[in-house]
Amino acid sequence: MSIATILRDAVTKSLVSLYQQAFTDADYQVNQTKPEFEGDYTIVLFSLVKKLKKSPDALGNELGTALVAQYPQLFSAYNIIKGFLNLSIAQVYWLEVLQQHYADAGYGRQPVKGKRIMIEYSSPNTNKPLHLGHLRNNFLGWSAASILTAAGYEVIKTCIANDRGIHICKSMVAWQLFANGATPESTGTKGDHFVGDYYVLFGTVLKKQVADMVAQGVDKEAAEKQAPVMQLAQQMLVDWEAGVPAVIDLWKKMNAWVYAGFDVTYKRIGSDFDKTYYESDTYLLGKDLVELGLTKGVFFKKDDGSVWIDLTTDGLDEKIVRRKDGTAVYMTQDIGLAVRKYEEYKCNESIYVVGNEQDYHFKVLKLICQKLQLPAADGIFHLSYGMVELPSGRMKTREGTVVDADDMIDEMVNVSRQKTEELGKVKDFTADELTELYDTIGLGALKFFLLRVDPKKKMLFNPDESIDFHGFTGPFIQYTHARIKSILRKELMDDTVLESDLLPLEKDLLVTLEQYIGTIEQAAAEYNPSLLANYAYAVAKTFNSFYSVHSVANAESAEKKQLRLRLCQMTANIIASAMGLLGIKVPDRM
RNA sequence: GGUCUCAUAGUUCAAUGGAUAGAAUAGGAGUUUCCUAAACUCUAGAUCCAAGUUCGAUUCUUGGUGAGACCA
Repeated sequence: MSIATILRDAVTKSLVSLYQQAFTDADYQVNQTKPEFEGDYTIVLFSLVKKLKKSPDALGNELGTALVAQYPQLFSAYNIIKGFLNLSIAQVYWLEVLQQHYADAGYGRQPVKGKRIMIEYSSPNTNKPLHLGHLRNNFLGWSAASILTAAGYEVIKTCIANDRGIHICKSMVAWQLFANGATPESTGTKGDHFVGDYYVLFGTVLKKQVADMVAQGVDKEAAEKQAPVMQLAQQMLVDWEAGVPAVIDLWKKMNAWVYAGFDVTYKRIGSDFDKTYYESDTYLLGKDLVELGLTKGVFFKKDDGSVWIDLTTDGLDEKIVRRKDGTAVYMTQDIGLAVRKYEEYKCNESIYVVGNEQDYHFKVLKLICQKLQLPAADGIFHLSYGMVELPSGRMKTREGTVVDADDMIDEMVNVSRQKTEELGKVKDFTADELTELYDTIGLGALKFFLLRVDPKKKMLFNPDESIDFHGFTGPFIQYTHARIKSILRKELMDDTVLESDLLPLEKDLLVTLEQYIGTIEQAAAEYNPSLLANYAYAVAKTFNSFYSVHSVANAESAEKKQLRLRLCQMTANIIASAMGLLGIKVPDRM
């Protein structure tokens, strides 16, 4: 348990015994004490003042006195300033934390909660390579899964491959028409990029055909439907659904190329899944649920035979769930998949890591599932994240402003190689060690850049300014870890019993380290990896301030040296652990 | 047109209704005979506008302005 939790317990108990009425920790606020005041944690008294009709000073004194008297191991002193009760945590408590946990690499991990959570992320289309937006999605999903695991949940990572539909047929048609049998192998191209090129080619050809038709007086919308390549794509979709062998073979072949490409990228960025669903397997799911909805009176049929749900009483629109020709819409598929997931894994919760452009879709999805009284319904949670934007706005495939994931990673790794070579600190590394280090730093910078921002918010990436390696960045934290490891390689720890007084910078560091548990809990509750990114940075920064003032190797006494070595050890462990939850490795040297 | 997001230093990001709104970067000034200067220290710089609720509002409510997304 973290001190913040222990403190709340103590305060609530003291309030109950002092004033003989019911209190919860929602009755008051606890903050970290601002550095300009004496103390570690602060109780904000105003809400209590109102409830108890006492003056802030009287209330603060009574509570402060009671706390120090009842919990001498916990609280050493208090002071009251303008309605804020500042509590000083006893030094023995901090020393105890250090003593118990400095060598504990699993510090922060929570006991098993007995709940199972499914998290779906990545979910690529199999017609083009991944871009920067996918990276944010992958990093978020992977990290959220790790954080939830650390918080004591059993986590199932899933991915849905959007492997069918008109967009897939487009790249297939273009390949058939223009490739002359070329393959990723024959052209030396990564499979996902290879297929993506034909998807782009389709768009180019379509545009030209449409322009020609418009020039001949055809209406633009009609032209887009009637253009020869589009006709071919539509026909291919029909053939695919009919299971025409030649089409299925081509589809399998091209998808296999894409998956081979994705595998390389996933391996590089460390994304993995316990289970992959394929839209080609699941797109027919949910059809029987339409019947169920009609029987239950949740859905209704219009005159043309299409089936709808009326959500106007919930402040939304009417939403179609089956077209008049009997075909399913995305919504229906998603309901079906939600049911299948639940049947297969019986998760308490099912998280979808999907961009905020689909907020409405998921609101409706959950609502329909609830109205159908599906057991999966209440567990549905849309982890909605903001788009990665360029200074010019959104990335657009057809405008060629998409930042390719593989290119981005390569560039980051290149920059990390350049900087490492400039500094020349690891000249004795083997070629393999260097390759690994460049990957660690380059990907660390990229992942940290994308994860440090609150997932809910859109974020900006400016391709003209390379991602930083100084300040609030991954490499800064990695560097701090490497420096600590360097100390630990040189100095020996023993089992001295610690009794010395903590200097301010030593205590600041320990206070920050102790907040790791609370940070994991909060990050898990909010599905928010950025809290851990901010935390890891705070730890590194606090350590660096300490390090620049106090020497470990030449400490004032043998006991101080041992104290600081343990601080170093615990800091290194927590940095490695917190960065690990973000999917970022930390090197021992850099 | 309807619904939903968002608006904080020059820039990119923080701040469960609480104390003098934090960082980073860019700018200015310093620190290396001593554990890795990818570091440290100091300095200057911001809550879109207007009402309201509150002891207290960047945070909550309403209206406006601006940007974006979704639904047709």
